[in-house]
Amino acid sequence: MADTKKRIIESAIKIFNEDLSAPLQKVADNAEVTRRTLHRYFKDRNELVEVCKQAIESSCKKAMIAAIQSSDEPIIQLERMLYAGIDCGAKYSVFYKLHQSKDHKHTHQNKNCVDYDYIYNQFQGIIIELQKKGRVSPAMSPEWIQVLHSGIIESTVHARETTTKSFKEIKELAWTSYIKAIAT
Amino acid sequence: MADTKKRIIESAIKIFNEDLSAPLQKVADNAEVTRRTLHRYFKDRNELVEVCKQAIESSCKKAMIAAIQSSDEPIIQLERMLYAGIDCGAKYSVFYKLHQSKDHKHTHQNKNCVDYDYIYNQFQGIIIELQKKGRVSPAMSPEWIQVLHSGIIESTVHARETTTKSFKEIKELAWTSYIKAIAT
DNA sequence: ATTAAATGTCACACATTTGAGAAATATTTA
DNA sequence: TAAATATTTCTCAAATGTGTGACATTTAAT
Repeated sequence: MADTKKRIIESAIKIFNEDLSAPLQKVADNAEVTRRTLHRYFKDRNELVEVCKQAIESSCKKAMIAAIQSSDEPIIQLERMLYAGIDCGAKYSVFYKLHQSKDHKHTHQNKNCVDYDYIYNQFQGIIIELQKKGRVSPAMSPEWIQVLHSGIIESTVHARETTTKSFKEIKELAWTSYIKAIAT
Repeated sequence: MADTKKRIIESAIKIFNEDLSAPLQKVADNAEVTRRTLHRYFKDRNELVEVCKQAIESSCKKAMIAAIQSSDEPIIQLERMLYAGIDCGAKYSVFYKLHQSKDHKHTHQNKNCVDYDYIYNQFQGIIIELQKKGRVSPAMSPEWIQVLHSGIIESTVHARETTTKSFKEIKELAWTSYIKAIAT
């Protein structure tokens, strides 16, 4: 089944996110599959990690682009990008770090990077426009807002795991905090 | 030298923070020591991890308590707690997660937990007082502010690694964003 | 310069993880 | 039901990681 492959990838993302060197057995267990089966779908650990990265990037990108295109009001776009980020968030962290650091060479040959740049530029554009409109403080650089954005997402994901509040409530708190933080 | 031990711990914290199951060889390499030497200081992997946890907790706690005691103005206390958190931040993440989840039993027998509770309560107290004074929005629960606090810290640490701004600038941006986010 | 302590080198036994073959079993599809 | 496909089970060899002993080398202190 193509379903098995997907399940393995999902499991791998979950497990590796907690422990990048976790034994493949754990991934297999989580996917309720034999390690042998896992190896039929993925040549080796590297390949699996690589596929996870791509899966995440691709699904996050889609969500982000959808958020951007869902409106032409920058403030709405920003809000939806935050929510999209939160929804991807649980999967995000470790692989996100991999993208930043390590061996990753950011190049325009790389399709993923092109999309990444597209989203990054859109984000910057949204912020700059909101600054022009006087809704976002000019003291906050787009770069800072970018990392703040990620930080709020991480907080939200974390809050979801630890507090008793509903996911919806937390998301609203996140957006309120975020927009107030960067407002004029 | 006692210096070696410290270097190994610092390296372990750095490496394990990226990959909790990383081979000890990596830690040794990073500390510029042989694996053999590492084993002279630490019986086994477990012991090393345990020592790392304690080292972090202890140094963070000290910084936090110092921040709290450095003033009796809650707003100043909060600001200094944020800065203290940022300074600990780089070491924080993985071990922080370990504290929350896994096998950790939160108990009052445990000295660390007592201190943790103390800090947590102080933090809550500060927030509640600021809410009474009308400086912090009552819509924001102390629990949310707690995770937001961590999120801002993570952002700041992250920003430091990626942007060109000075650390001081980033810290100020962090505090400004934070206080605006939770303000009335 | 001599000693003591710290670190490195090499070698080893042992455990875990990895990747794959072969045959049995289960599941899907026609 | 029969054939095709996917998965499991069992097995094994290779690779990697772990902890330690014996001895050589470096470093610091007297």
